[in-house]
Amino acid sequence: MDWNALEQKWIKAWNEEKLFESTPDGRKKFFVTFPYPYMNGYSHLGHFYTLMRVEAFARYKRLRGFNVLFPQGWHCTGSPIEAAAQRIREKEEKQWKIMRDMGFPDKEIEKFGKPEHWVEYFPVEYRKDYERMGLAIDFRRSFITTSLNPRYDKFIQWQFRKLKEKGYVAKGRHAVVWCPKENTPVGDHARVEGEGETPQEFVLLKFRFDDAFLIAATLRPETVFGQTNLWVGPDITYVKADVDGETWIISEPAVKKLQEQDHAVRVVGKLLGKDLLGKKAVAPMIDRDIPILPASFCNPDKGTGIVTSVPSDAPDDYIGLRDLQRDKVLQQRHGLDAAMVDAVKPIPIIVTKEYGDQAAVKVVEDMKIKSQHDRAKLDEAKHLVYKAGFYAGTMGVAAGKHAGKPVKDVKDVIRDELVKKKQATLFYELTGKVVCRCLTQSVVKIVDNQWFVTYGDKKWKKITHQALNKLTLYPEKARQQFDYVLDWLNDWACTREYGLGTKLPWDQNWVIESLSDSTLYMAFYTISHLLEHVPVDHINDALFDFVFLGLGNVPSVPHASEMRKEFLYWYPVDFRNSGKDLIQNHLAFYIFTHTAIFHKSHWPAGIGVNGWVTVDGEKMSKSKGNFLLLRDLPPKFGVDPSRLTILSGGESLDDPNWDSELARTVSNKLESMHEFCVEHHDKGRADVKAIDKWFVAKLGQLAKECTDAMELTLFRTAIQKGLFELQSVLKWYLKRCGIPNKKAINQYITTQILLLAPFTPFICEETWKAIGKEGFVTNAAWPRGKEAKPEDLASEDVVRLVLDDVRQVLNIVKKEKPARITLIVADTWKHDLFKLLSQHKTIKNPGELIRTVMATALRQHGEEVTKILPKVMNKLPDALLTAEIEHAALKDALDFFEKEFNCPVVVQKESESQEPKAKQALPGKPAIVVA
RNA sequence: GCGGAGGUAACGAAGCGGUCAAACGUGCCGGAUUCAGGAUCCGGUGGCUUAGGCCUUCGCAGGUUCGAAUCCUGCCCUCCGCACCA
Repeated sequence: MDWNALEQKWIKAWNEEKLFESTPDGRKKFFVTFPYPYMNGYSHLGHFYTLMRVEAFARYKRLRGFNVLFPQGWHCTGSPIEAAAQRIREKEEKQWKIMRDMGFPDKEIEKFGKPEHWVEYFPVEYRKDYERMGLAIDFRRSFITTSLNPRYDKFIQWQFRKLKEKGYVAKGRHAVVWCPKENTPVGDHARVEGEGETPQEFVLLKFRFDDAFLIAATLRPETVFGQTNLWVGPDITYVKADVDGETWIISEPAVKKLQEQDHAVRVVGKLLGKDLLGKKAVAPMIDRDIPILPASFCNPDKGTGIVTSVPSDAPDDYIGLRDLQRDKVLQQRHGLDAAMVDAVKPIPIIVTKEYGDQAAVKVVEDMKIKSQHDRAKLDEAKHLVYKAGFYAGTMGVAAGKHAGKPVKDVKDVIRDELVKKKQATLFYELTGKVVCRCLTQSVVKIVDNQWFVTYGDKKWKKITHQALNKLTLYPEKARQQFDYVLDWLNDWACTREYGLGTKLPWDQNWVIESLSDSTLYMAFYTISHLLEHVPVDHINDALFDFVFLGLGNVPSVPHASEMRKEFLYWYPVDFRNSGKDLIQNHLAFYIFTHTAIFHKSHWPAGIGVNGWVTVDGEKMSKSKGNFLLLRDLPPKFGVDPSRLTILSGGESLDDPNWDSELARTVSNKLESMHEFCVEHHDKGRADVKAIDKWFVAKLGQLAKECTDAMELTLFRTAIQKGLFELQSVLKWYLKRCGIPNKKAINQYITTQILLLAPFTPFICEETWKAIGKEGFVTNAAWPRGKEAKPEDLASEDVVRLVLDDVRQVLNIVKKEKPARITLIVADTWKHDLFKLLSQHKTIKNPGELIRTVMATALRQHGEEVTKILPKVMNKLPDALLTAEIEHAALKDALDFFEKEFNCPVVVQKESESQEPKAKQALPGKPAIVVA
């Protein structure tokens, strides 16, 4: 089949008819959206799956009579485009390679040095791809984001002014990864080293030391009660510095870090670690004198280069202490008093079931760690101790008023107490080394004019929960995750100093960050095609207030009333679908923002989430070479087969798998489906046989099951029912019916085309037309189906079962050409028994069931009943036939059996049969004798 | 570690207390048709079996039950997220 020609033909036809340009009318509406993709590369298979879920749902709803709106915008906000452009300009190898891999010649790549070029280039390509895939999108409403689109820009400004009015935008302090040379934050994309590293909160403990403080950084403030000593590196140079009016002793590199974190630091002197050894300092919280001892693991680049020692709960400290206590030479070299060193003993502070009250000691001894140089083992030990201590431990008596409480509950309390007493202060350190693109090592900076959207606001959370409770989730089981996320979300830094976007209206130094500008824009779709025709200077807050909130009089702006009408008609969004990874940010933000700005009736009505695409069982990645772009699909597989394949790959939250093999074979399947329909339409006999009724009942049943699946966006199941099962039912029918019944086969054909239409619209249009239907199948009416009654299917079930069973028998006896086959229908008393059993389905105990049966006239077959009952009690057919009907059904199928087995077939009743096997017969399962 | 979703035959994936050796699809094997087929059709695809049966399987180990892939407990493994990034 020439898929390409077919696709072009129908895309053209749809476009000419403006099929997907949706306008408000009297019908019920259905509004779907796919989050606008980011314009820094071509659309790929991952998009395609999510997109197809939206598309299939949209087309299905259209068939169900809804006026469907499916718009699509293009996202350009944020730093990746700008960063990539910069890398192009800087001729960075990696970025150039990415562009070459996308198929751009070097001359073209140059152009991508300008961020604007990305924004001009990719939306066009995306539209081509999406149109090519047959997506039912109203492209009149497409737009790009950022200030490059002044209308959208104004909308985002309006949105942020609204949020601020409501008190949901606030200024605050924020720790960021910072380049001290360029004086900018260093995002992941701008790093040559250290992707994924983030600022981590440390507590700086202050140890009184004469008129100064020794400063030690810790991640575990709750362990202050077990401090026994301090560690310094004997050969490390420390500085004495004036910090915010106090004198601190810290390592040299710590000075710069503190300065970036809002501390006034002035170095006043230097000293070596060994100068401090043997002296004592007063430990915070416990107010005790503790000695200063040497350790090899002190690192001037980490924290302050001074470490507080808690040997009970820090393996490093314990082993450091043990090493030192055993090493008299070392003690002497540093002039340490042996008695003092030996007097240092771990102090139990945290109790865990696994490790008792001195976890570090226990773990180090258990693991037989030899010295502080055994890094790998020590790290493992640290991990074990921390895990047990923090999550499962409780504070011991040494913790005073905190004794008996879970560690994870009091950690922050103790930290705050220390800070309040001015015995500690907070400090941020990177989780790992980060190097900026300018090759400078990054630090943590506290920015105090950062803007936040206050998702941490309790009242706002409560309202958002209400919105969540009201909306439909596809699938429902994602709800728990949503609920959790709404509670867990905290204030979100919503502005950047760098990147494309909309400037924060009241603070032009900031650009609104990409996840923050994409929370309300679905409303923009309802008016974007009209707003296009409004001069930019007419667009202001009053207009948006009117259109989206119904505030004020009709502004004297072209289309103002019409825009209001569009918004009221289309909103809320009925289905917004994305990958499950977006639950914790985008989708949550989306609900939040809607509740903040829009009326309740415009809050999201439905959200879908889905898994991550794999390709032929493997994760899709560029390095594996299995990275499929949308544009690769049509030439390789055809659009319809691709659409069907991607949705067959999985559903719900599972990761769907793209099966290339299926894509190839399904193409043939669709083609023969088409040929069959064309060939058989409106042909056949007029008289109605039992098998025709069965077929029609099955068609109704499958259409019903398919419909149920569609409603839940279980598209894999829908395809299963609507294509594969329907085909196998058809096959059986054709095998059984002789010449098909005209009405039945016509019903099959329309059912088949319509059930497939949301998935494979091209071939369906073609078939639809070929069988002489008017108009587009895209606009036809969906067959909702009808549940079949089991008794309508039961006769045929017997025939199918007999066919299978005879085959099995023939297989076992290895007889290929039987001389004759006898089918024996069970006695009426067995049918009575089955009927009785089906009335007592609730009785699950065989003994009780036998007793029940024996209480009836069936007692006269007592012996046999006892024998067969346990075997059959759980295998009753869906519907029971009488012996007569079963007999008739088999007789009716004699021709069929004889043809299938190529031998004479006879049907008998058990009572008239001479065959010894006759008594094996059961209702719905005749005895079989092959000769 | 936490929150969520999962682990089923060669693979993808249904099933979620009894009709389960387990739908459907792909792959594979055999047959038919064909000059030919990556086309179509038919049959097979855990093991044993000359009568529709039996045996072993649904991450691992226990348990509940007359009965467990399905329920409970513990453990192991995979995926998503744990943030200021799209």
